[in-house]
Amino acid sequence: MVKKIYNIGVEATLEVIGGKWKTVILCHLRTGAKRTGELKRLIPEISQKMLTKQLRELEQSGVIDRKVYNQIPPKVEYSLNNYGESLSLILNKLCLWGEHHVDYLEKEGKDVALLRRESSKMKERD
Amino acid sequence: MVKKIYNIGVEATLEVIGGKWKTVILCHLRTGAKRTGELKRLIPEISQKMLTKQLRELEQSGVIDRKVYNQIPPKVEYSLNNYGESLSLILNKLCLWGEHHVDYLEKEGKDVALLRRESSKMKERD
DNA sequence: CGGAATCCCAGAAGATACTG
DNA sequence: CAGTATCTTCTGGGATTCCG
Repeated sequence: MVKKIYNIGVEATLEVIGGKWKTVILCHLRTGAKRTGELKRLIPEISQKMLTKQLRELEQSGVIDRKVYNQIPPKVEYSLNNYGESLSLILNKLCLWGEHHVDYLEKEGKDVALLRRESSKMKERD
Repeated sequence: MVKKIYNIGVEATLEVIGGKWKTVILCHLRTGAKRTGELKRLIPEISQKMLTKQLRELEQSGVIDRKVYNQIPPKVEYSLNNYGESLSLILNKLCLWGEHHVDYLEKEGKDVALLRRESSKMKERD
């Protein structure tokens, strides 16, 4: 394998949390472990295929754990592991900025809506 | 236009800084205004077309300014504007995490290299 | 020098059906 | 319920060329 060269730190970060859905998935996992179906419900637009794929990649990057319960029907839970937790503050800030941005868009007269304000409760802490 | 619905704040954030190169571009602008050619040199793998496209989108999102100097040869400078500055802390943390991640990958025995440690000087501040 | 316009394709991503 | 497999669609983005 050829040497992987990053020109700036953030390029390495994007290799982990880049991609269409990874950051969204991680943000949801920030509030605790989730089953596949829960994630699917929290991210309605994602396809089964994409969800699985992105979860596998996050697992291989070493930021989430996959726990399989041997039972019928199957049950699989995903969660941020220790290393993934090191992203937690960033994820929270990304959520917060987005919430502010939605307010900004509304003031601009854009027709937007935000269903879930996950980070509101943490506003004071930052 | 249909109402844009976000399920979680970070989805709105990704609409601004998502895409293959936007975060990288913003990270470079974090250290000051840059000319098109400078950005091209700082991000060697990006194509002319993508650079222009992503810059236009960032401009339309309202986070960067584009300043055209009327001269021959042309000179155009891009910079974070006030609203874009509100992303600066996040961008810095994304860079920092990536720098740590490169160290992590090295310890894992991966063959990686990081050319530019832009955020090192800010480590103590955070 | 900065960038617009064209052509073109690998690979991203959707839909559907199937399995343990 | 979670995941795989297949097939298809489509678009992100590379390469190239031309313009003010």
